[in-house]
Amino acid sequence: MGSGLTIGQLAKQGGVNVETLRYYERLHLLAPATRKASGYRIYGPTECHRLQFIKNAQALGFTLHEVAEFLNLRVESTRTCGDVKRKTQGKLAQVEKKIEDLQALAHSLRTLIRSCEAEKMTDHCPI
Amino acid sequence: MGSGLTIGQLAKQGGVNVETLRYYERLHLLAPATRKASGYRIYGPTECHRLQFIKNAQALGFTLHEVAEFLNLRVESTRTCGDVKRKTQGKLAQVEKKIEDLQALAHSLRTLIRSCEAEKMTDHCPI
DNA sequence: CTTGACTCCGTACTGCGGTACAGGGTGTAG
DNA sequence: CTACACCCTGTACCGCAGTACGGAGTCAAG
Repeated sequence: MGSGLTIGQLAKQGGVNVETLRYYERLHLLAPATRKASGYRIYGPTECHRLQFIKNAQALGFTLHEVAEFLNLRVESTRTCGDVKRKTQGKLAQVEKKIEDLQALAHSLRTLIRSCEAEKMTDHCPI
Repeated sequence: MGSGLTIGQLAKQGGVNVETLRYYERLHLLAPATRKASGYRIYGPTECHRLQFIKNAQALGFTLHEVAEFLNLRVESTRTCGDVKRKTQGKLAQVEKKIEDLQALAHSLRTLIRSCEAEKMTDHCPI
């Protein structure tokens, strides 16, 4: 057991499914460091990190394709922080717009609720 | 030609695909007001409105299933105003949670951008 | 040595939100 | 009357992000 996790151990540790890890491998997102003679996947600490990275980026609203791009940026060159920044700014703009729209929607819903209270309206939902 | 759009006209006007309109009909989201003798769908202004509603709600991150719920609120709303209110409050809570999540996301993205500016190098992208 | 949990690979399926035919019928302009 | 664009139904397919499953091999405890 010295060093290296099996796929099941990494899955449990990362809170994902075993199948998901194999799926990520098919997408070239996360490959085991090595294999045992039996063919069993063995993941090192780098891979655990990488899985964490994937999960975090995904939680931030990036698609797996975008995550792959991020990971490739890191692999390709040392100086591409500007690229990451540019992409992230794009995402941020999207997110900010969505927040605005949702706030407008929330406002409409509150209005709707108030007019329900006023027992007047029937069919003018202002979305 | 007096009043009423064919499916192709509504599609163009609403910026969607003809197939998408038929798909919405299968989901009981948007049905034509009537049909010609030939079977051609004829959509009235109410349906145009409804399509707009669907598109807007969808752009705000609601699934088509949720959109259907909204639309049902409107249909039922002639009588059961208390019900409408309750459901709308539920939706509002959802929307508010979504806003919170997105704000957290935006915050993370801004942090990421700032640390990119701090030129920490690619290796420690803190996603 | 056997049992049971774990792993392998490949393929198929899920739900979502459409999109793309195929094989017909319709509507209208020239 | 003939083109040609449009419409009908039905079914199959797409990408995404997984999830499930079958049949076989492997590992560790008892």
